[in-house]
Amino acid sequence: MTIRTRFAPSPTGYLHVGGARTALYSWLYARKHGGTFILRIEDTDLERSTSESVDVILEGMAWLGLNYDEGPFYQTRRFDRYREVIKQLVNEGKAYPCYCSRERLEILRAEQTAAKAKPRYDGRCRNLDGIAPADTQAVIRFKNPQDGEVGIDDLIKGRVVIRNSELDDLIIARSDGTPTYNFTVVVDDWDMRVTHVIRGDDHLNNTPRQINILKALGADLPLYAHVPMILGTDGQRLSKRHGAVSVMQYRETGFLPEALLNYLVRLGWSHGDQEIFSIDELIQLFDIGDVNRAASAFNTEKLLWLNQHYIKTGDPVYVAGHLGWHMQRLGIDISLGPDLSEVVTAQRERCKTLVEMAQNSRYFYEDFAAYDEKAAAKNLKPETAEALANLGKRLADLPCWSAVAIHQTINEVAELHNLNMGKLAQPLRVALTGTAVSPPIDVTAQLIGRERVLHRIATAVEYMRNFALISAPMSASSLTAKDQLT
RNA sequence: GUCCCCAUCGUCUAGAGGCCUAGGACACUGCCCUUUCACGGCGGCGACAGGGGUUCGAAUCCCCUUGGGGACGCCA
Repeated sequence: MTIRTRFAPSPTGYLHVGGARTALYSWLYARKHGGTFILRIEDTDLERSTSESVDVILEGMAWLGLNYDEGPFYQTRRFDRYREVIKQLVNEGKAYPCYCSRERLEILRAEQTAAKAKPRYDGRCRNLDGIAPADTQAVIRFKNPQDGEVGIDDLIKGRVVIRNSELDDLIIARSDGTPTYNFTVVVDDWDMRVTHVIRGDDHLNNTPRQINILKALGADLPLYAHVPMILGTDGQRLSKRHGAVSVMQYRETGFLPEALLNYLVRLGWSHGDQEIFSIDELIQLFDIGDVNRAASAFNTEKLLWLNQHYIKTGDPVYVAGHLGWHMQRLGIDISLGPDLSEVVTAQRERCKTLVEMAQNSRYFYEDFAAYDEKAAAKNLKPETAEALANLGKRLADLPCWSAVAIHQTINEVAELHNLNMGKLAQPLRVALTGTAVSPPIDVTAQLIGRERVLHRIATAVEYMRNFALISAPMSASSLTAKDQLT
C-alpha cells in the first residue's frame, strides 16, 4: 500500500510554525516511504477564507521546500460531492434535518453549562421522521451512535478511547447548505485515499466523530497521528504575543529555511543526541511514531543558534542567494562591490541572521555618512593620524591587492610607528567601516576595494588631524561628520 | 464545568526496570585563543512535579494528587 499523507490548512491567516511543523512531519513521512504528499485547502468557511491566505500558505510551503505531489485541492470546489454524500446519509437515515433555532441551541448550551454539564445537542430533531416544516431552513446533523465507544490507535498518543455518550449529533451541513469541517475532512480523506492523517492534537477530540462518519459511509479508516501543539515561550498557546508565528516572518527576519526546518523537526522529535539534520538525513531517520507526546515551547534562542550554524556552514553561494534578497530589501545596490558570496564568507561567523549580515555589510557597497560615535572617539585620535596616512600611502603602492599583502603592510607600518597591531588595525577598521566591528581588517579592506579604502583612509586622516578642533562628540546626525565624509 | 491529552535541567530533549553519582543541545557563566566583534576549545551552573504502590531493584510499570494543554460553534 502506498502511503498517502496530507496537509490541510484553512486559509484564514498565515502559515504558522505549528502548521509548518505538522506539514513537515507529514511531508517527511510520505517522502520516507516513497508515498504521496497532498495539499488540501480547507476553505469551507466562506466568511473567513481569503485568497491572500492561500497565497501566503503556498509561498510558505515553497520557501520551506515542502513540495506536494497532489493538489492543492480546494474544498469549495467539491461542494457537489459533499452534497451528494450528505444526501446519501440522509436517505439512509444516518443523518437528519434539524430545525432547532440558534436561539434554542444557545439556551440549551447555557442551561447545560449552568448545570456543569458538557454542552451538546440534545437530539430533539433526531426522530422527527419526515415532519418537515417547509418554511424553515434546516441544518443537517449526523446521527452519531449513542452507545458504545470509539477507540483510536494513535501513532503518537497510543490508544485513546472515547465513549459515544460524550458525543452529540454534529452539524454536517449548515442551513445554507454548505458542509462543515468535520464532514468535509472525512469525505476528502476518504476520496483522496489518505492513509495517514497527521495533524495537530487539537483535533484528537474530533477524531471519534470523524471515525463514526467514516464508518457510516462504509469507508476504511486511515491511521491517525496527532502531533502535540507548539506553545509560546511562556508555555501558553502560541500566538502573536510571543513574537513571530508566521513562517514568512522568519524569512523576513533573516532565517534560512533549513534552520527553521531543523528547529521545527527537533521540537518534538529527536534522534539520540543529534541536533543537526540535513533534509536527506531526516527523510531517512524520521518516523512519525517517534514524535513526542508532550507539547513543547518555542525557543527563539535555539533557532538563532541553528540559523547561525547554517549560515556558517552552508555553501557561501547558496547563502549569498538568500542574503541578496535581504540586501535588496534594505535598498543596498550590490552591483558595484564585492561578490556577495565573499561577503558571506567574511561575515558568516559573526551573524545570527541574514538581516544582521545585510545591515553589517553596507560598507562594502556604500560609503557611510558618519562614524560610530564611540568608535571614533576611541580610535580616530590625532596621534595615530600619521601612521594611518603612511599606511594609506603604502596601500596605494601595493602591487597585489590581497588580504595577505594588506595584512603584511599593516604589520610593517605598525612596527615602523612602534604600534602594536591593534593600535593601527582598529583605527583602520573605523576608517573603513565607520564602526569598531567588522570581519578581519585585511579581508575587510580587500573586499571594500583599493579605491574606496584609500578614499576612506584619507577622510579619516583628515578627521583625526582635526580631532582636537572638534568640541562636540560625533554622532550619526552630526553635520560635522557628514561634511567631512561626503 | 465535562471529556480528552500531557508531565526529565529555564527551554528542546536522551532515557523503553539495573548501563543513571540522569547524557546532549540552546541560554547563562569561568578560563583559553584573539587586531575588533565573533567562531572555536576546555570547564561550571542546572531536572526525573508530589504521594502511594508493583519489584531484589523504578526517571522508566500501575494508581491518586497537583500542574499544564486541548475539545466542547450553523470555525477549522
